[in-house]
Amino acid sequence: MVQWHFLFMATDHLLGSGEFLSKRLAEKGLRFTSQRKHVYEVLISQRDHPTAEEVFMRTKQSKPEISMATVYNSLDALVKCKVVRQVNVDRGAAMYCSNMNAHAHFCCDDCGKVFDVNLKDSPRVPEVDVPSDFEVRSIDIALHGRCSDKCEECVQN
Amino acid sequence: MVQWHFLFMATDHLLGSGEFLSKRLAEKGLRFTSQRKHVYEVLISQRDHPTAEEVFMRTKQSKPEISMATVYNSLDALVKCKVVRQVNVDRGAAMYCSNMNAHAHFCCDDCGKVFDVNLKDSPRVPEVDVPSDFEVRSIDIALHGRCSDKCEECVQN
DNA sequence: CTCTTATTTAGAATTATTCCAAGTATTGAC
DNA sequence: GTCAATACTTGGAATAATTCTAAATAAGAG
Repeated sequence: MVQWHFLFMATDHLLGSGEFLSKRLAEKGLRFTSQRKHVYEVLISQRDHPTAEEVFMRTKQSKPEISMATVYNSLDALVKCKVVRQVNVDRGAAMYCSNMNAHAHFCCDDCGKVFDVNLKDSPRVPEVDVPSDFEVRSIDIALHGRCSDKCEECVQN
Repeated sequence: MVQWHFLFMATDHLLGSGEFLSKRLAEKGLRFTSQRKHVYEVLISQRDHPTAEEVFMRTKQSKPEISMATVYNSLDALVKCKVVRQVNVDRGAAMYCSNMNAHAHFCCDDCGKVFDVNLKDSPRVPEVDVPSDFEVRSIDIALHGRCSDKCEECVQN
């Protein structure tokens, strides 16, 4: 089974830096800009779950002039053309995730950290009883609970 | 198969108004207060997905003195003792849901409405590859897409 | 290269949520 | 029931998160 992750990495290399993103943006009628490229690179270079604020700070390192409004705009564009995912696990800031494999998020209610967890089977739309005229485009699965015994931040609770 | 929903309704009746909630709160060391009771009744009497602000406005009808801070506190207490669920589908306000059956949420990206959708099978933790020392307490499934052709607010898009 | 129009920018505005300190009410013990 | 301990409530202020705005800029089609 070819994993989307590796397919993507391969394709990205073949196309050269930026062309993958450019193509995906174009498919949705969105423009390829320097800002969007930087934001995207920030997200793929560190595969955690930064908030818009964190993306802003990281992106400023390579593109100091970028503004917060543009970070939001870029994130929305990247989500729209499906190269990153938006993760909403709780009240408070949304997070962004560049892992586009089928996976779920585990959110620790004690320390707040979010982990990617693999799905043994991809979630299938037919398991969900959606009216026939609804169009399902994506599925987000979030688990809540408590993470590892060894977690420093959790131990205190 | 006994559905949790009906079990709950039956139990609630047997215990009398408020006693079900009181018991559940006590199990988590939380106090049963008039405010929490009103907020809970607001949520079970109209099974949609109100935000904290909407819960505030509805609750003021039966309890005009209630404050926003208390609505947040009450919602947190109700979520903690598992009589309502918090729903986070997007940036923006969290929503609250008193349907405690196993179900997912369908969020229409065009009109923003949220629908409960039944799961044909309950999601099983073993389908997810969680480290063995993680404790999974709940699973939230959110579908995104576009709702009915007949949706007034969607047609305009 | 030019035109059209999407995007970017800084900062203001708005929305959502949390914090605070003083008063009040619930609960458990007697 | 009374009392003490403390969790809860309150209004308002504070903070956090996100969206809006209007002018300047830049992408991309032709």
